[in-house]
Amino acid sequence: MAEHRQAQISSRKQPQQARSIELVESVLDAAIQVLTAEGAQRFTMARVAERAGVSVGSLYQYFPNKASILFRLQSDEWKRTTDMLRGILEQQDTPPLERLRTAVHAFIRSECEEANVRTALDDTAPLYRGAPEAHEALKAGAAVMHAFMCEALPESNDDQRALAIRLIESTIWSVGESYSETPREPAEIIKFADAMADMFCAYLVQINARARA
Amino acid sequence: MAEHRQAQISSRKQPQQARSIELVESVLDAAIQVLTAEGAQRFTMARVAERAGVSVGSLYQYFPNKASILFRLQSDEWKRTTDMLRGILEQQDTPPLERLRTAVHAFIRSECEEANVRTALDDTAPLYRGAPEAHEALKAGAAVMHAFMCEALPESNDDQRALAIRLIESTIWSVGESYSETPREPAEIIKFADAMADMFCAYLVQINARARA
DNA sequence: GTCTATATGTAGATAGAC
DNA sequence: GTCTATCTACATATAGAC
Repeated sequence: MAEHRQAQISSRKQPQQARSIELVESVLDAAIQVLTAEGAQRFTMARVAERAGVSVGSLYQYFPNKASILFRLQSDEWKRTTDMLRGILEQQDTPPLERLRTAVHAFIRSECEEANVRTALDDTAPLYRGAPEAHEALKAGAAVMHAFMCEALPESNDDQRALAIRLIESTIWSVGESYSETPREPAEIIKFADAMADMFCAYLVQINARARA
Repeated sequence: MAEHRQAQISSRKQPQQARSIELVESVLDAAIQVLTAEGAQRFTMARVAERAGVSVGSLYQYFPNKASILFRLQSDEWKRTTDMLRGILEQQDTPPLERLRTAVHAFIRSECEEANVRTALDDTAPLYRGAPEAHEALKAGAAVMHAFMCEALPESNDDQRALAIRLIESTIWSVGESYSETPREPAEIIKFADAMADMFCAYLVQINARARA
């Protein structure tokens, strides 16, 4: 019941020419600045335009509405994070659980590093939640985790793996998100990430032990 | 940088007379209806007043602003949930890990049952985030977990327990929150809650094993 | 105490000049 | 393609009548 009209949140056009690309880049850059400096509540097209040094009219040439800018920022972010995790989780010369630990550390640290932007960006999630584009964007992450879990849980079946993936994936993302909402000391971050990795490892070890029994 | 003015979000006055109490109750009830039916974006004082059958002016007699209504709903909710968890986690005749499993199931199920309201309510969190009142409201939950962890991790020191509490507590709340954002089948909910409980139990068992070693 | 009416501000989006 | 100016809509909050 909560979702009504769902406007388009994809970009209006793919800029082909150098000037257009520059413009889009500067808009996205300005958007991040506005988000960081003013917060989600005060994120408006007018402010983004001002910071980017263009007019509102030009803004609407490239983004059909406010949500489309925010969604673009969010999916760029998802992509970067997914790539980072892939890079870590795919290193097959390292034992799976060690890779997982490294990935957890990297993720939590990166969440905390840009806490301001991310929190503000998360606050805008309602504007594009439920959009089909959002669903698409997260498929890639699931694939990475699937490949990893086949290594980490060699004796489990697909159902069990799928469950472990959903649990671990959503824990990393949502706990990371909420954890980074308050400022943290580096030492504290390391301890927390270690604890989370401990928890995941204990869980996976247990699944394997049960599968062998 | 993202938080600027922070208005008061406590209630304007404690209603003492029967009529006033009724009015506040009907406002809160109307607020939930608006939130459920229209979503966070369309939650406005005018709509709440209309549903409650009072005027906007009267609304402002009891709540200084929109955020104060939403915060009130959220803290009532926190209180109910904390009470429920306390009831389960304090049953000292049941083994700790079994209690934890029951608590996880109860929590996830309750999150999913009222998913619509909760998601909408979570969307409004930015409006009162960082307010001192919000910090207070969550202290109670930490105390319950602390008592429980003393039983579950008898051989650990306070630092280790504090870490485990922070991790498990934030996992339950934030994963529960994100999990309930999409509709789920009852059977699916049970499997997910079981997996989460498995993970917590494996983690706690491992901590104890290491402490003994 | 409760209402109606409204002041005030600001948002998102577009029209039309250049 | 880009700009300025503006339209429309709506939100929060208050003033003042009853």
